[in-house]
Amino acid sequence: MERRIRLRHTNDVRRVYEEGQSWPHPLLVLVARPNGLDFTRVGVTASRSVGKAVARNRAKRLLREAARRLYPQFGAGWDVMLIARPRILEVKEPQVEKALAALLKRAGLSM
RNA sequence: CAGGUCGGCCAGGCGGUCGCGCCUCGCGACUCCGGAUCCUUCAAGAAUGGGGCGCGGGGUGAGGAAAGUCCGGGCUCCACAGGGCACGGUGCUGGGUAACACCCAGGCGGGGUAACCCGACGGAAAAGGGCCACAGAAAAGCAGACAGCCGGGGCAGCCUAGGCCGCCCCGGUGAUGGUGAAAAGGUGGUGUAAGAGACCACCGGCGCUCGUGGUGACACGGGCGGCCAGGCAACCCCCACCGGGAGCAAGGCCAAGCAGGGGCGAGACCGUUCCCAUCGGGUCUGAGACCCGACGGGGAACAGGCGCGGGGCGGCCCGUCCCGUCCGAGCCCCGGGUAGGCCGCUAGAGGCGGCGGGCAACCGCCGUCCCAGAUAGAUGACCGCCCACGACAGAACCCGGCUUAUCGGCCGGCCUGGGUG
RNA sequence: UGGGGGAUCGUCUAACGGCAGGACAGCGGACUCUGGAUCCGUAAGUCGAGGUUCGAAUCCUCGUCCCCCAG
Repeated sequence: MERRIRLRHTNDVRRVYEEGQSWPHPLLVLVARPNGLDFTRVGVTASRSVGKAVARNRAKRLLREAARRLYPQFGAGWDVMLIARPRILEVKEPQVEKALAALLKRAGLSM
């Protein structure tokens, strides 16, 4: 996933958390907010509760891969945070992809 | 072959499709820097070059523990007259090392049939203090009589009048019992009223001393001595050695942005010079001016002294250096702004191979190789095949160790037992 | 990432190296018509594993978890 479309700065992330709307799923949580740009930015995160460093890296990789594959389906002009939950480690990538697609549909972000 | 023990190595592999970080090469009519030129300024702005971005090609990309952060160094910033006292660490000996709490070799002690493994392993005997609960008569320096044993005395009882037994008092005794983690050498004898290192023999241990071997820890042997000396220094302590403080969020640069306010705070010291007013004297015709002197008053400048305040010298004291002393050093509190980029950032006590030195850890020389540098953090997803199902686990300034976690596999040395030749 | 601190009944909090105590909450009982208050009784704990020591919550080592501070 290219860095240009990644959500990387603390202020941006905090703005999404404060002003955005969230949609939960057993594997992950999606938080989104319009950003006023003509493209969408995506950030991923995994907290201590997911596991140790290896587990957190694995969780973030799964989220990034799913977002990369589904990026063409994203509507333009959103800042999106994907938050990993512990059970994401139990599944393989396609299931994460399905979960993310379902969340996009519920949130009205997919086109 | 089985069991054991020690050491080394590996950490799923191969192929395909999509994807990521970094480096590098090429292309670009995009963009930023740069600035010749022009010019009062603003503005405009060529070339070489650099950065970014886009596209394409090539290379490269986590660990043995990357972990815990328990030690030791490098590096960076701060501080670097010195002395004393504290504080912390290490603790058999010799060596290795940049250094270490690590490693190697050796000694001593303990475990194992053995290979081999384990050990915070200086000093408790002479520097000193402290503690040793409960139990027990007594718990630490020439200790301690509860029962017991023995002697003497008194009283009462029995009987064959010599003893026996009971109670009480005085004394001896650390051999016996009991308590305890621990009761102040062991065995055998002499001795005695009963006993006791009281004495003797042997053994153990201790101190002094001599000799031999060893760099040394220490080992072996001889002589003398007193008869024997409890444990705990992961309690204080003593001895020897070592130790500045903080940490890459160190530290530096660029850009952007804001707003300051309040409180506390040490001499209104002394000295020198000058000025002003005051007083005294003198000169000039007078108001007054000028000159000389005086002490106290006010003001300015200056360097110094003492005092005071603050800071540094890791903590404290001495000492020392710096700053300040009312135009005020510094300290404290409240409030405001920033969350962007670049450097540090990876070539190093570096890996591999060879030769040489050393028992070894390791060291020296030569050759050769370049091996992550991210910044919400790069290795993933899917498919096929094989071994037969893949554990613990993710670099964040860099190294050397230690400790902890871990599915398994391969290789080698050695020991024990069995079989065969 | 680096630095610092801590862990004792369910909660809060004591304990020179010598039997782990107190308060609140809980449970049982008494008092009351019932509840509250009060009184009596009761159970429950040293984060885990080793070591030093006769003896460890305390001293030492390793591990686990939690909290705090750094631009």
